[in-house]
Amino acid sequence: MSIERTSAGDPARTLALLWPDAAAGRRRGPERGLKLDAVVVAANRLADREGLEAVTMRRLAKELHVAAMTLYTYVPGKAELLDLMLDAAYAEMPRRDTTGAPWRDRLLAVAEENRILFDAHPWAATISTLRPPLGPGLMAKYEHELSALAGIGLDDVDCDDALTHLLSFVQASARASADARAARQESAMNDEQWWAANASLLAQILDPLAYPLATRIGTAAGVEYGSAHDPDHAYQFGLQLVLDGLAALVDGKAVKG
Amino acid sequence: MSIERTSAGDPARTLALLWPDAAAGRRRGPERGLKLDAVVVAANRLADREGLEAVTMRRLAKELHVAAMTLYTYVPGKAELLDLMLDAAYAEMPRRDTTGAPWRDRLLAVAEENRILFDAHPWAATISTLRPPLGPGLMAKYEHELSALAGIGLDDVDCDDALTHLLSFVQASARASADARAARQESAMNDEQWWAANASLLAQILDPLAYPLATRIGTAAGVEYGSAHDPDHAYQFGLQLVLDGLAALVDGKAVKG
DNA sequence: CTATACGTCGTACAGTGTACGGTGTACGGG
DNA sequence: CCCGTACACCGTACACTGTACGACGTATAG
Repeated sequence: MSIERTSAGDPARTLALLWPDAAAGRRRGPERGLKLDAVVVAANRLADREGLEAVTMRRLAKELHVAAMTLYTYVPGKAELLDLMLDAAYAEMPRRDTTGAPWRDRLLAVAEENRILFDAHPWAATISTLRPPLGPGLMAKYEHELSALAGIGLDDVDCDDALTHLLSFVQASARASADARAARQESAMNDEQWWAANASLLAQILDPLAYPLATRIGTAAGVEYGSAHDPDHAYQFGLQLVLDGLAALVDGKAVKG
Repeated sequence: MSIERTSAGDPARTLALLWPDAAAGRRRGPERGLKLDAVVVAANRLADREGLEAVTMRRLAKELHVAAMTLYTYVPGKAELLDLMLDAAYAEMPRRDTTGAPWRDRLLAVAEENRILFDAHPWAATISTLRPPLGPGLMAKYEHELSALAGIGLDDVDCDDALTHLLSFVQASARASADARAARQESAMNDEQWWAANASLLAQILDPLAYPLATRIGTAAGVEYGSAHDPDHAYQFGLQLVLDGLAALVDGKAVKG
């Protein structure tokens, strides 16, 4: 399998796991050796340490000192586990109260909070959340982030679109950072070394006259960042542009309204 | 394995494959039954039809009527094959000459060309190109796109940053579209059905008073698009914001310069 | 003619998610 | 008290992945 998408399981079963029933009486049979929370926490710690691809049912089971198939008594499958992992990560995000601050600062704070999330859990940036895990973690996150956008002068649908746009940018940046980390580890070659190796090889093959702009600007950027791209710089650069774009939207609405 | 990253192989070998030596004399042993191009073309057609996860060495070999291991006489491994696939897709992109047009129209054309790429080859959007395949396809693409940005008044590094920002947005959007398609196929449930199922279930669980903005705006957006998100709308909405953001950058530089 | 380099490909290995069925345990009803 | 039953736990098995290794045949260089 290769689920890298949330809500790939049955909605009813997934929601039942995300919103556990507190009024649960003792069931028949032996007592459970673990709690669902412990499974999810172990999965997140494993993913944090060794990456999402290290979270296999066998490996996670070993971490918890049970057999692989035992996990299936806690969770219907790996797809649902992924939903629980991500919702748990959402639940523990920092949420700064920026009431009264200028809207640009409030959105900056939202971006920063998501950046912290992806910094602590790089695997979270690699998951597609087109169908998000509709648990308490996501709901709290969504409510908090909408409150930062409230009162700017956007209607409900624009609010949601603007938030989606901002979050999508932060996630794309974080994904690039996570990819850079993974590439560095798996290739035993950091970006600078990779860039140097390719630059010297390309110089022998490539005719600069055929690609004048590409050679000039590509080299300039490569020299500046020591690679083809620098994810951290791209984030700082792009974030300002995203906020400038949103400013155009907000100002446009203000003029109309 | 689960490479979803270009340039994961040895740079020298990869570059040798991307820039084939025309002056290649007859080698010893039997004549080759295939050409490298045919392998790459077959791989791309397979990925277009059935998705990147269908491109396994065995499946591709069957498509070409050879044994699985035979492919390894054409390509060192799957990582290098992925580079060749993507560079080939780049090579056949449309490139409209927009010389003389306003810069906003020129960047719109660049975005549109990349949208066409990802529409024809959805798998291309799912690949991380932090270390791009430095072949003739990418070079032609890069040169063309830089020419659209030339003369706006940005310096070399800003040019590269601006292009990266725009392309990153288009790719993120295309990835969302590809994810939506994949989710629809694999879950036998389209976004509208998924949204309806979850909305009715959530209504029984959730306290609207605890999440007032989330329920109001989430419902408004869900009703508007029939799901949590609509990738096509997000693209149209976001593209304008990205261009507005770039406008702020260009105007800022023009004032300074 | 022979040595060698090369194309082709069958088998094997370690890994994945999870279906299936067996075994032991604790509770509910008689 | 006692037994049927629901449940926790888990060993084995299956289909799938990329590719290392080695066997075998072929065409060229010397």
